[in-house]
Amino acid sequence: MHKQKFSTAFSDPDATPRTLAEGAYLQVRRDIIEGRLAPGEKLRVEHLKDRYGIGAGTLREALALLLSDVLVVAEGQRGFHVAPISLQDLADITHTRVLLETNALRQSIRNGDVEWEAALVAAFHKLSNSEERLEEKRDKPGNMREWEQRNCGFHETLIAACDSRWQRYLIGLLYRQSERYRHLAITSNAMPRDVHAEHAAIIDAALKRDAERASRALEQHIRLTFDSICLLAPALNASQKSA
Amino acid sequence: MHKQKFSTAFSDPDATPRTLAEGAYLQVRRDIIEGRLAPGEKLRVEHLKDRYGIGAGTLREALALLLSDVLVVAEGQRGFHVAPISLQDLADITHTRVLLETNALRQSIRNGDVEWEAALVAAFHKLSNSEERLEEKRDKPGNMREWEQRNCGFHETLIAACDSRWQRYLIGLLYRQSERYRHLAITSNAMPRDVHAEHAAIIDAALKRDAERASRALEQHIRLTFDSICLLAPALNASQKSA
DNA sequence: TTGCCATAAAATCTCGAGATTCGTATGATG
DNA sequence: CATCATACGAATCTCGAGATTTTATGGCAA
Repeated sequence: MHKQKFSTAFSDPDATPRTLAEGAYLQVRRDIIEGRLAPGEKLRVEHLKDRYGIGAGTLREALALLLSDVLVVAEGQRGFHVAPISLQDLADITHTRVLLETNALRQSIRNGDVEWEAALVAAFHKLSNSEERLEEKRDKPGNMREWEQRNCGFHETLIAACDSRWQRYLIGLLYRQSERYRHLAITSNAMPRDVHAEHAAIIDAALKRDAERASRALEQHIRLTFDSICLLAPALNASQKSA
Repeated sequence: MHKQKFSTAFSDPDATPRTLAEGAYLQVRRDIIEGRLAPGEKLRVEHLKDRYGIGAGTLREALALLLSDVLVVAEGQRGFHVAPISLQDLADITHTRVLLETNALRQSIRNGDVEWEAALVAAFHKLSNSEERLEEKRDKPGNMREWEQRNCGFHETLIAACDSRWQRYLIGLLYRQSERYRHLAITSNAMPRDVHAEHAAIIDAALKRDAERASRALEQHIRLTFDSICLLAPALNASQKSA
């Protein structure tokens, strides 16, 4: 029981939502991460309930659920807003991710057995496959979504052998946050980075059980994501809605 | 604007709740942390709405809010439960707290100015004052609550000069979790530790800008909390309700 | 006695209407 | 002209009833 104590139904993308509120939660979350709901935008329940085809009370509950992910903020009698973004916030997220993920990766390398290695190789393979397809047809939206899912899976598998559930949970939280920034950056411009090589460096060191090299590679990988988004700072501010 | 982006109204104890849902959220949270709602217990909305004197829908929203703190877990069509506890979970929390708090403390010591020092001295003074009063009248419940608030304030002030909002937020999350364990331990038995001396060691090193010694003292402090609760493992399991 | 299915009870989930509060525009006043 | 007060409109918050699902009950057969 309690196979995964944290946000069981919420972070699992393939799990079919069992209630309307959960379904709306997943929809709104995707809309925020993928930028269809702009940072800082006011979320008027009376308008959105039509968009998502559910009652007002149910939508309120879905928005309350999104507070867990800090993708939505609420204030007293003033309703809900999409969480704002800023370069400073992204820098903070990056810094904290490095701290938590490198630590979890080191522990994962210490604890991981051959099963973990196999899962890691598999995740990397699927990610590489997506990257190839993405190279050909960049514009197709389904490809992008698939890549994001597999990128998430790869990073999850990296730290899967870390036995701290809390660290995995917090890392997931921060990953989703940076996912939002990455999406805003990607849609407005192409990345010149060789992400594949960065991933390859991480998995190579991990499989060789070189925890230090692996965590350095992971740190560089996260930092480069930050740097590449930094170049697009104007686009970031443009997408913000102060209302 | 956005003075504190995270859980603005929720973690602030002195802020008057502006809505019934927020009020119920604070009440339920306190009831969980202080053990009146047992770990693992099922939270039947239809029963609890009378206890807290609000409608069912409003209470549902309050419980959804509590998911952010991971003090409540929800599952599909099966309602809400108080988050379960376990020694393993506490060990995990302790480990993660050490990682985050020592890091934040080091940065806080680097960044903190004289204002920070003053706030720290003040927080320590108030905490010591509570400890003296607690020594005299241990049984009075108001004293205990006051001590907990000031203990929280002391730990918050320690890392207040850390400029990472996310780290402060995550630390707050974990602090509330361990607060629950500590409360369960305290009510069933007295601690033989000299908590005051531990706090004194931390603040002494912090004011002397000895980041290494301070973080070691803080780590020991957190670990000792874990150890002292470990001794009460039977009481922990006894309070759990598997239903 | 044990296992299983139908029935009943309880709880969750959902919705729409009503009460309260917030933001704004309009107009009065110093 | 600036400032304050008032009233209107819109959005939030709240509640109770109805629909759906889960869970418990009890009888029936092997």
